[in-house]
Amino acid sequence: MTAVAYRSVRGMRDLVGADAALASHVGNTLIAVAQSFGYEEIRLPLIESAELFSRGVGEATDIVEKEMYTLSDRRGRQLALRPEGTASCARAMIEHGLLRGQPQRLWYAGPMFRYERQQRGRYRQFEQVGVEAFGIGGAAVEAELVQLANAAWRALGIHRHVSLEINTLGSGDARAAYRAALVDYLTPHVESLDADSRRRLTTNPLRILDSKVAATQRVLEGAPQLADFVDAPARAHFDALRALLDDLQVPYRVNARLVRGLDYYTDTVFEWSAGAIGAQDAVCAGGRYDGLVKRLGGAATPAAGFAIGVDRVALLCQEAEAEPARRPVDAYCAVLEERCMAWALAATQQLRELVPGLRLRLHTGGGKPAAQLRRADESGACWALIVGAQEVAENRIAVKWLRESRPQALMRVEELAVLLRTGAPVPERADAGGATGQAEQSASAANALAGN
RNA sequence: GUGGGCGUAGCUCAACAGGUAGAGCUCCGGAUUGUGGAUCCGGUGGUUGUGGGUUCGAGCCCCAUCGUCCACCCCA
Repeated sequence: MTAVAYRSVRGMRDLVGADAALASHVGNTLIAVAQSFGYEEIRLPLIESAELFSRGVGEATDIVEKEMYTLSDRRGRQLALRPEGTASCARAMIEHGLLRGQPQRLWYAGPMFRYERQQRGRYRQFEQVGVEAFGIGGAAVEAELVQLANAAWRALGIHRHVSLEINTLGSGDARAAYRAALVDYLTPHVESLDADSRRRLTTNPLRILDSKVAATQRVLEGAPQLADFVDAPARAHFDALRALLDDLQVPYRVNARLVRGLDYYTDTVFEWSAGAIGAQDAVCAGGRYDGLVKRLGGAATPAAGFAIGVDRVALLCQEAEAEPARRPVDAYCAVLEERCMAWALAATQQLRELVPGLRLRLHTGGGKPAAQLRRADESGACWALIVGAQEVAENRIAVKWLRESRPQALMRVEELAVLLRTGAPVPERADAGGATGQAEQSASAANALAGN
């Protein structure tokens, strides 16, 4: 490898070509699905006060303890690059007084930052699309959130590659009581626990349940069950959610050990995972966080939401071979002689104005006709437009079909515009499963978003 | 933060037991003077990640460093 003077910073990456196209496809599709459920965009800053996260996400969480990018500004204020979106979202709701009237249903998209060791599916800057519903209690909105995520998987053609786990943490009080009971049980067994779990005994005991260390799991076999501490209303709430999911025929598994790593969750938590992408298999996680708004200084407000990891979903699309056909260009214009360039520049621009959304690339830099046609083919274009001295003399453009066998034609710009507007072939789409109507719809909505 | 694997052409990879680096793809040109995909021929392209060490001699061995991958951890 030749010595490169500058490289991207560790954990940060460039997405180029097909990777960039896939990431946008995933992001746009997720957004289109959120919008189809009536969720509205909220644009949030990348930088917040560090305290927002230590308060909101929790002082003892790994995110706050060791993964935050913190910085101080010129006045010494402690700031942080956002490690997640929910706390910002809640802060914005409180700050703008948006929780006084109707409930709010919001989506956001963008990069998050966590200082972690890089590995497949885990980068220090990563993309999330999140969905949050404020001011709505009850199981129905949680079922809607699950349904929304499920619709997203279908739209992307990866629904056969993800699985859903759900659990309930009970109310805040129940959780506190369980935490105390768990500590009481584990403390005599301290010697048998691994080092991490020992440390968590005082910082975040619930997370010990997640431990993969065999010895620790053995100790846990006799531990009190969170389910036994869940109070009757929370149990009824969870049962209601399960009934709704059953009716929707969304397959799921109840995992009593599922505990989110962020402190703000209460009652329902859920996580979609995809084993096909490796150890970092969580592609979407969320739940109810009724306590967060109050914790951040607002009025007690029920809320629920989730975030999807765009990078991981993109990875899964690759694994599942659910990548859309990449076709960055509709038409490619070859210019056979340099003296025709001014004419070609004008004609192609006229076409762009006559055909909204047309992606038309003009060949520059000369070269033989054969080489230019090869470029046209490689660009993925359906049509090659050819401009040479003859064409300019006749005030016409030669059109060659690259994807079907039809004789070449000679057309005026106006005729050509009609062809390019109406003759666009239906883009073939690899249907990775039973997703039919919905997938098509969402894909076209995503195209609309992308300005196609 | 911890452990392990791997860094050779733009990309994917070869190179025996240390003996002076090679292929496919890409790219450029030609066969085909204004018409793509196929085939054939030719060509460009390397301080072997970087720095040091051992050796007559290092892509190969040793040390350091950076990067990357996998796993732990954690999470989306």
